[in-house]
Amino acid sequence: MAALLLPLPRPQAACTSWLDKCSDLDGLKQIHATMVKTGLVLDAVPASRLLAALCRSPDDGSLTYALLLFERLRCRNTFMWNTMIRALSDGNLPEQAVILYCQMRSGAMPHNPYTFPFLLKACAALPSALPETQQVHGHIIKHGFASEVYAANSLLRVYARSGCTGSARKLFDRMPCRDAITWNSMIDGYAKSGRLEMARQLFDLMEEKNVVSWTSMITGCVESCLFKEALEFFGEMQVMGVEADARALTSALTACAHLGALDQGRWIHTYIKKRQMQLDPALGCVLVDMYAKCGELDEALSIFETTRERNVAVWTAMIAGLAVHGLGREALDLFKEMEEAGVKPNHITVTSALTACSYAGMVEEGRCLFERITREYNMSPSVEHYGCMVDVLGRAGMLKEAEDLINTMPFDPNAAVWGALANACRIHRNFELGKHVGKMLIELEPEQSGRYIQLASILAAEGSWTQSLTTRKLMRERGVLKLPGCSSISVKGSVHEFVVGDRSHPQAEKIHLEWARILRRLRKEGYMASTDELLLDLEEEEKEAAVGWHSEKLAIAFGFISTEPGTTIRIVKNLRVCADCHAVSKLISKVYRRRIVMRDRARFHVFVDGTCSCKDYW
DNA sequence: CTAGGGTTAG
Repeated sequence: MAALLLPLPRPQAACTSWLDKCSDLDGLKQIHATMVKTGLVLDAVPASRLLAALCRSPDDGSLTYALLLFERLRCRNTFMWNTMIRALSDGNLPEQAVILYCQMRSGAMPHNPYTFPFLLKACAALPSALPETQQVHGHIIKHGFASEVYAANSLLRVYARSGCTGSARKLFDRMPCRDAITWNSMIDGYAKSGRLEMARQLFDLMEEKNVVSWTSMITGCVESCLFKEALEFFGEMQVMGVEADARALTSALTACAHLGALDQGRWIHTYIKKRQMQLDPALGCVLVDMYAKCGELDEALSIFETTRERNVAVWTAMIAGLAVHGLGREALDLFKEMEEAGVKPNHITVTSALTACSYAGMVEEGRCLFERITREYNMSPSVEHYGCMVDVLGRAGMLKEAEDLINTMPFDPNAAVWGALANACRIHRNFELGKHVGKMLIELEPEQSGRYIQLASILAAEGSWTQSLTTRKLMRERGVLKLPGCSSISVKGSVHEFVVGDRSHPQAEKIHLEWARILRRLRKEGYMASTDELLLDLEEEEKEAAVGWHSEKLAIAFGFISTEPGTTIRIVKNLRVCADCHAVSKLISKVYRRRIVMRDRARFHVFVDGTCSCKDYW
């Protein structure tokens, strides 16, 4: 840098070219020094270039330095004010950005078209965006920027994203000229607030839908748990010939992951490979998640290995993937590897690792991890962390400790926490505590059918048939509908759904005959229906009938008639698997030499040769 | 120097 100190024939040109190349704070300080010496810093153009370079620099303290410089400059113009407002907004200091804007106004510094987009980005990041946004709205109108499309679009977006779709829509309707960004911001605003019908309405009216419009609809569906609809939008987008980019594919893959739609997920993966797209962290993350949630753990691992830039979400997706496959040890090893790689866990990572401990019965490891949340990660355990920990202890039969943990929680336990305890009580047959907690749960979530079922199961397990029935009756009287168990199986790219005793499938007759055939074979192998979990006091024969047409079984039977012998059968269930279906699946995997991959509400069961990957601990 | 869409758990 010695050359900087020599007298310069054309100081302005020289400084300008250095500023373009230099991004580290030390270098910029030297350039600043030279500019002071040559007097160049008094000139607005080079001074604003220096300011912009400081704001761009990633080094610690460069923003502070920029602010100090800005305060001392006498030749401040609108460009410089804009630059500083943007820097503060990007630097996670939105309040400071707004304060700076107020100073700008009180000094009567004029706006220009660039001011409002920066300022409104800061407004959007404020804890309560609305009052500031409304004031800025006033300024925009007062100073004649209302027809400036950047300002109006920025304003529309802040309203839409803060849930004020009404205000956003008013603006939308009054805008003299709307471009694609206007439409997309409005559509996205509706979709993000869960108002999908409104989003859809505008979407249909939009003439030139681009990849952003489609992605907004796909994401909107995903966020409202309409995963099938999300994939329908994605499919339609292909038909319309709109090329998907990484963000569109990320959204679509999220839907595949939730559905367990392996075929569509693979199709998207192929799309990515064909176009040689780089796996950025978000795409790597959802690909790992999709393969893991579709039961293809090896594939998930191989994506994980090839994702170059692994942020905490990518690690977490892999850890969670191992966890749901019951590979607790491996999940914790990966957690350790992540820490060694210098990636800090967040609360989701810890939740996933605790889940791993719970599913694999690793009590000591769970305890140790729970303690490290405060001691090492500088976080306070969230209510989810407590819930996981209650599950770890409870599943392992340590009910007293689980209860103590709930009583020492620094906040009110939520339904998930009590739910974990109630489940543990049922498994370990502590009926007194179980009934107490079960009743509390119903009071806490009277609209949740699962809570009534939870109490009814505990009562049934205890043999209190009458009370069990009363609980179910209470549910009906309150108009709460039991969530029907539903299993889906994906065959050749299309998803077939079944509920208990389903006869709605076009091939229902064949499916039922096939199941009867399988059942005869299983009986020969010594199968007896296991009906301990049944909530009703029925004769043995009736009990077998009651579990005999569970949705899992129908899905398996359909798998038998529609796939080649020996191929894997993949089933996704919306609730937990019942004990009888679990036992039947084990037996089928042995007798028919079929691998069955069953994803239930919480985790995977991979049945091979008579055993399950969950080791019957679930 | 300006505005729009994506990731992990429960």
